[in-house]
Amino acid sequence: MVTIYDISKLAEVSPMTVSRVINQSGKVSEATRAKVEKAIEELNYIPNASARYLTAKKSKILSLIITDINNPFFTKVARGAEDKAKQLGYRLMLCNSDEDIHKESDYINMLISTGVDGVLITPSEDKSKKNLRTLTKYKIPFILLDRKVEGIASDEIHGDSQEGTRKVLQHLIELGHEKIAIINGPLDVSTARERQDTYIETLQTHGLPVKDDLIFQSHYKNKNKDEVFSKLLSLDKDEWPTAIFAANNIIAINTIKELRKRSIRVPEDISVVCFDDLDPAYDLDPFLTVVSQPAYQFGYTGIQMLIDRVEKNAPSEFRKIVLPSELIVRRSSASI
Amino acid sequence: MVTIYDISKLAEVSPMTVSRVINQSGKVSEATRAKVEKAIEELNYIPNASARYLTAKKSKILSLIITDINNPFFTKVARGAEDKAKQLGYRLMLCNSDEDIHKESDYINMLISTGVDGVLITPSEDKSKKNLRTLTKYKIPFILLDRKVEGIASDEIHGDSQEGTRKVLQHLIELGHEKIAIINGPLDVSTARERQDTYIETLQTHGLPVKDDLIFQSHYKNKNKDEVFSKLLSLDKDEWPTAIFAANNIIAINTIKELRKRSIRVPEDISVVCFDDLDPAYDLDPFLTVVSQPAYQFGYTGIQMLIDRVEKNAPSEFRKIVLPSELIVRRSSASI
DNA sequence: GATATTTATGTTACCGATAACATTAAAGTA
DNA sequence: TACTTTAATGTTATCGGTAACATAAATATC
Repeated sequence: MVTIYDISKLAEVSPMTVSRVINQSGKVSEATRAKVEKAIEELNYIPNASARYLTAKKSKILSLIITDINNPFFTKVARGAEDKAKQLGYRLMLCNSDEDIHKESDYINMLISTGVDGVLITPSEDKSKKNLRTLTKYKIPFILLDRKVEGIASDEIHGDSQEGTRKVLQHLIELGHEKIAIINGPLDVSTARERQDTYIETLQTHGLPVKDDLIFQSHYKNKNKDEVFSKLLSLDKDEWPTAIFAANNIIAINTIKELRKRSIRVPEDISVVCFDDLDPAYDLDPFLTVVSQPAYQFGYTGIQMLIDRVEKNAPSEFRKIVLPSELIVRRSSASI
Repeated sequence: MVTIYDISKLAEVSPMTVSRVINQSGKVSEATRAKVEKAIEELNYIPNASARYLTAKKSKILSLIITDINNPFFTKVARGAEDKAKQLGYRLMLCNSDEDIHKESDYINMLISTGVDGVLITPSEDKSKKNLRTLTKYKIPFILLDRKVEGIASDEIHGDSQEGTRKVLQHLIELGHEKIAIINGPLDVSTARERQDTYIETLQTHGLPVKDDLIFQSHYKNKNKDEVFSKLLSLDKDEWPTAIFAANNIIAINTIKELRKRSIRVPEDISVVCFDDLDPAYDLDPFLTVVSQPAYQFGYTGIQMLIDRVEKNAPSEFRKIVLPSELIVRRSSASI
């Protein structure tokens, strides 16, 4: 390993002078600067981040914690985050909590241990509060992305669940649907709560009945489909929904798959709509009607906010950025 | 920040004893161990990774460098890598080189600076050699994933480009296609070279002519589509291919999109097949005929190999693992 | 020309953890 | 009982940088 001492020997100066050259701090004559730079080049010196961190307490590393790396929504978030971080001279550690509070906890400890300067996080659920408190304790700023957490005040960037839900439900109602089911994420995630509340509210506004047995609790990833479907299938014929609002893209995909398995056609027999768009490759055969959120911008702007906070350029009160969502009507929703 | 000294004061022992408790090294009496653990718990102590690294030269961090975080193939690789790393007590830094040699270079410097124990890398192209040499210079072991690099000997894990290409071309030939084009990745990527060589070889084996103007150079991500298409469209009617072999999934998707833009139907007018499967959500409407590679296992086994190397459990000669690919016939390929 | 100021460089101590060696107390052995 | 061994704990030095202070040489000021 090449160190600052190797450079100092080769350039015949003190290690401190080398440090000054590297950091462009203090006064260094042109002649010595040249000598040192030559030595650095020659030995292929790369500064040791750990040693630096130990004195400086700044790592120039940020982290993005997402809950599902296989969801194209989060992939786009990651891409935006990465671009912004790179642009402003930070490195990004990408962590995938998998909607699992324990994995999230492990990652947070790891990040503290590593000494990241800040964290952009999609908390897995309300219990994430404990993990976020740990960050606070270690004075590591964080921005909540996509989801809020009860009892945690912080900078936030997220979509407008209410507006989005309203748009997509109005779309269904305009198509003539009156029996609309919701297959939701877990209620200890803020977006799921908001979507459900707005679902109920919107139905009521339009004078439609809200039926408990058309409200299903599922999971934002790939779980307990069976339970939801056995409940759904046990409904009387005349109670069957004519449309399903899935709280995210993964749920929607799973729902359509399960329906088809049972020879129920979408959209002929039942319409399906959801939050969040799919992989761009889907443009090939645009099928699913969605409320799309600007995922890339979530990441891009989120990191910007985080860096503002890290570098203390942010106002002392917390900022909340709400990004608009857009209804994209495709073939999975049809009039009744 | 809580340090080992804070713990040592609270527990009334020396810092060294605290260190022993944390690392379960040396002898510590049950009574002191309990005292120390209580203090650690109480103060919520998290060891400082930088300080540790400085003496131990072991970070327990690995890195995975991929070339396209928006490609579901790599997302699955990442997932497999993450699972294995976590399972064996390592952390994973995910980097996205974006098929860009300079970004790759920056990331490698950053990883050296951070002191990662090893790197699982999909090199962006043959020029990556320089970057890989830097790793070698810093004695950081790496495993080549998916792609080889000329002049670099190392552990490798990749798919069988030849077998896969052969399978998918035979499939087309069996369907009666004789004019088969290839839209390839850049030839300074090993997989592209192998696919092209095998393309030529397979056509010849089957007594089919190999025509230069049916061989197109594109990019594994989202570039120079236009150039390829203007060339393709300038072909005489009777020279037109009846099938296109795209060297990866992204190229295939772009190809189909461009064809459709020009009202050319797939598969009625032209069949399209490719390497690598798409996002699992595509199962909804399985369209593209592909040669699928076990992406998850690329990551999973790749990290296993890397850790073997890092912990010096690997044989001194380099290992090459070749994973089989599988032809999945769907609707995008039809008989002529 | 003597003193004050600025510029360029060096020295020392420290960040938090641990390896290597040192010390003390307890247990085992002749 | 005296002496060796082992167990339990402590002390010191070090990893690679840098902040803070120190010093020497060059330049400016009166």
